[in-house]
Formats: sequence, C-alpha cells, structure tokens
Amino acid sequence: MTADPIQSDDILTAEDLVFHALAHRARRRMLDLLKMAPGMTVQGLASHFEFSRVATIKHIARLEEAGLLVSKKHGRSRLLYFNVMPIQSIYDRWTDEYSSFWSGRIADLQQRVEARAAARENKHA
Amino acid sequence: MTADPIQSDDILTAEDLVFHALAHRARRRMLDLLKMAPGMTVQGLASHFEFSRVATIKHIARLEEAGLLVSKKHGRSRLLYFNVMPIQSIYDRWTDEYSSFWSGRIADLQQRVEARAAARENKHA
DNA sequence: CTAACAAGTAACCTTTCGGTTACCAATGAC
DNA sequence: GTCATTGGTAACCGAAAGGTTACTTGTTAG
Repeated sequence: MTADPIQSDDILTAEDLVFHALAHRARRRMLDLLKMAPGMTVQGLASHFEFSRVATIKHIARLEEAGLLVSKKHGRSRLLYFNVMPIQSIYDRWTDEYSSFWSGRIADLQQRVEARAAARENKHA
Repeated sequence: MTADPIQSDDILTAEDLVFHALAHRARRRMLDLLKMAPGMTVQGLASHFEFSRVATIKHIARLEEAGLLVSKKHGRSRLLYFNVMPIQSIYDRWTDEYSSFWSGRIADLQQRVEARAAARENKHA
C-alpha cells in the first residue's frame, strides 16, 4: 500500500460520505435535533453537546459534505437545516439490493408511517 | 474531557456498531457478496479484495460484532452468512424518527420491492 | 506420519478521527 | 466607533482505524 506506485481508486463516493457521516453518534443526534428544530444556529446546536463549538463545526462540515445538512447565512449567524435526500437515496439502493430479505416488511413499514402521520394530524387538530 | 473524572456514557450501542460497521465500503461490499453467495469461506471472501486475508478477517470481526454477519465452523473452514436483522432494526428506528419526511415515498418503495420479487419469480419459473 | 491448507493471533506502522486551545474575521448592538 | 457575539481557521495531540508481515493453531489429504 505504501509502496504501491499505482493510484488506487480510493475516491470517496456519495454513499461513502453518507455512511461515514452517519457513523458517529453525535452526528446522528445532530440530524435528529435539526429535524425537530430546523434553522438552529451553530452555537444553538453546539449547546446540546458536551464537546466544544469547534468540534461541532467539524461535525457540521462532515454532514454538509455528505449533503445531509444544508446551511444558510443570516447576518452573522448560520442557520442549519436537515436534508433527507441522501438518506432516501441510500434507502433506494439498499431496498433494491436487499429486496429478497424484505418480503412482507415494507407493508408493515407503511402502516407504521401512516399511523405516525395520523397521530400528528390528531395532535394538530 | 481528558480532565473529566466522571465516566461519560461512551458505551457502544447496537446502533453504533451497525452504523460503524457499514461505514467502510469494503464491509458493505462484503455484505453484498455474502447476500449473493451465502456460505462463502474466509478465503473465498478475501479473494474479492485487494487487501490481505488478515485485513478481511478484521472486517469480518467488525461485521460479526454488529450482528450483520454470522458464521459457522465446518471442518477447517468457516462459512459466512449475511444477517439482515440489525439493518431492519435501523430501518424501523429511522423510518419512525423521520416518518414526516417520508410521505408518499413508502408506497413507491413497496412497488419497487414487489416488482423485484416478481422479476425473481419469473426468472425461477 | 507428514505435508499442505484454512483460519486466527501478535506486533507493528501510518493515516485518519475527534477533540482541544489559541487566534482571526465579520457582523450587530449601543 | 467600540465592543461583544458568532462563526471559522490553524496547529497540535492522543486514540482508533486499517493495513502489513510473521508466526501459531487446527484440520484434511495422501
């Protein structure tokens, strides 16, 4: 590896970036927080963790590279938003590849999601 | 953190193990290979990669800790099998947590999975 | 029995990860 | 204008990840 003169194909694919970004518990938690409260600032997000603001910024960068987080400058603040699109792409790939293991499961899934949606409707009414 | 006398909760959850195991491209590829050809040996699996057999063994260990791979000794060989269960758990958690982002998508997903299953049926007939 | 073969372990090395502190730049409040 | 506040960068550090080679163990073949 160190003595290999030929450049190996270690280019990072989109899937690599997404899985890598999701590999850290704090980053998954960040997505949860941003999903619940879109438009948080960097400091607002950092306040939920024990590590420093700078560490938070680095995690944000990882999430942004993977496309899981988008941000918008607003004055001196930066507003953060969760973006589900890359996760949906991963879902598509894996449900295709592993479809033979999913027989009869997607229906349950749909039921749960619909039940959730209904519960939300009731709450709002 | 270094000066913190209180033990932080850095215990590894099942979700941590699964996401961590999936974070490496080669390990995801291994699951693909085992899904296509269940019961491969360690060497058979290692032959699909450029790195060494020992590196393969370490990857197998990571996958096994996460429950994504199970193995069965058979003589001097070790037969490897993919186990989808942990992934299904992750799916359940994420589809619950992110259900509000999934409106109208699960139906498409089910269609694709069913179409795949039908295609497989035809092939076998 | 002996030789080959599959799997696993040990020790080591380099790179990446995840964090820190210290400093810098831009913006908003007053 | 001054100064606090928000965000970002640089340099550094320890731990973990991911790989290697060398050696060991167990099992089948002949």
